[in-house]
Amino acid sequence: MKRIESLRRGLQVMQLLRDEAPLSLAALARRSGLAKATLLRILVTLEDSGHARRGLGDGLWHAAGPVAEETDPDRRLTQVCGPLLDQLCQKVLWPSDVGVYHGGSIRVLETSRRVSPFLVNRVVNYGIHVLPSAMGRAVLAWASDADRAQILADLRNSAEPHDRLAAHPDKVEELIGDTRARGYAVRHPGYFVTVPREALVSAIAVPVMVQERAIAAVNLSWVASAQSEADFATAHLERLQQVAADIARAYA
Amino acid sequence: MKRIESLRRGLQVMQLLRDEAPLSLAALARRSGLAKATLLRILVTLEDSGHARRGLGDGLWHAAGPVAEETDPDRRLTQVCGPLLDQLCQKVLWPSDVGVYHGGSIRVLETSRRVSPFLVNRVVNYGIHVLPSAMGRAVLAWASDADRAQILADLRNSAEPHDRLAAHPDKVEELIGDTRARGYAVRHPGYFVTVPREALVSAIAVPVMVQERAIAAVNLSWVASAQSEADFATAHLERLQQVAADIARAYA
DNA sequence: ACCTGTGTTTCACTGTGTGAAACAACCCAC
DNA sequence: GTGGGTTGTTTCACACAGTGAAACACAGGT
Repeated sequence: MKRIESLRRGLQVMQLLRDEAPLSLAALARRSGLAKATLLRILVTLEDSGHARRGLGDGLWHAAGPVAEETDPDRRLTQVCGPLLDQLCQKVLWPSDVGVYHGGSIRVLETSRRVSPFLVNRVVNYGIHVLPSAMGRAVLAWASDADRAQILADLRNSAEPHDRLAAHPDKVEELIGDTRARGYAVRHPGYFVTVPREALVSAIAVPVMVQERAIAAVNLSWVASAQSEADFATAHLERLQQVAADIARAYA
Repeated sequence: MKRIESLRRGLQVMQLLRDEAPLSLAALARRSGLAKATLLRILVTLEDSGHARRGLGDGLWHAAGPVAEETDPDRRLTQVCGPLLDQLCQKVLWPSDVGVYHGGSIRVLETSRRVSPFLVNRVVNYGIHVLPSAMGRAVLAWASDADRAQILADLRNSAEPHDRLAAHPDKVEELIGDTRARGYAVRHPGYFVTVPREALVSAIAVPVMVQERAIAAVNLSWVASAQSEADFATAHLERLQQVAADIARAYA
């Protein structure tokens, strides 16, 4: 009985992705021996059915199971938020990220920086600080009581200067109160994770709420000189909140 | 960007299999709208890469992940033993089954009866009794001490006449001793799970050993009038044990 | 004995997938 | 800045691979 060569190739690529995690198109072409054009068409086909996804941030190809059966929570979140971040960036033009709290800092799962026409900051930020960043503040402000206590406990154990504010409960309370009253979180004006000498970058963030818990945060960054925070918020906040809700729904 | 129609179809079939469990070729043809010939070639291609498997017993198509990542232990076992049972049946001609102990009886996971030219017994046996069946005896005789105690405890709670022997520890000990001494288990001559008036059917069975535990048993059945138990054992026992070892290796 | 359903095989056609090559964007080194 | 070497993307003509209809065999059931 004859086999379908085309399908065989596709499955072989799936296998390759499963084994050797994130791979660039060229790397895939080398390992599989297929022409790049062929490979690309295979990949987009796989992507359509949810068996592969392209990282917005790194541009690499990742393995992915159809969303329902993905077990690792972070990976599931990464998977569902990819297309939504992309879509948002198409409309707003400014880039945004999705981050989760983990062990004292915010980890960025996915970002649309590469898709954005503006080069806000190119460095991939690992370990964003909770208290001065927009995403961190959003997570903290809308966290459940237990989660918030855990986060603050973590931060008090930290030696980082940026986490030092956690020792002052009144200041933290005030920060949380302001944020909740405003409806969104803002980055501390003096906080630069990237190269210091850049143009001043602002950011707003909202939480991704699942079952009364803030499981993650989405932000939007822009260069402060282009637009005031108030203007930017009135222009894009609603859309950002919509995206957060979409992520939550797709994730749950 | 164009998609690969052929690959798309294949993935769609995969999805169908994932959703609606075991499906016949005709049923698949109806749901997918593809021609049966096309479908068959898709299925064998999927089978090659371990994404689908055809049940030897029911002839239906099942969903399957590549063996390594399958989580449910019974399903993994079913997957790996399929081809091996098939292969064995090609050489021995007589059919065989693989069964696991579960809650007081032996459940048949896979069988090569349909592949065998001899119609030994057509009824799919659910809930085979432990003490009079070859597979049950094999599992019991080579079980770990803890497992054996559990099995016997289960059986003593049963109301089934076939399980009554469990109340007599000396008889059970003797049965186990004989079986281990012989090196394989035999069916109790008077035990018929199928229609009673059939030609007399004999069976021998050996355990599938993984990490010192009997996780399952494989048997071979034949009509007693064709060959004596001794002759049959000398002819096929070695091969049967080889298959049991192969299953264990593939499973572990 | 019939019929309806299955799974399997064959076969001609055309539509589809293929890879080479040309292309554009990018990064890095010098 | 300028160039070489990446990378990802697109185009294109050709061959061949995949397709579905149909004819086939084999079962089970009434």
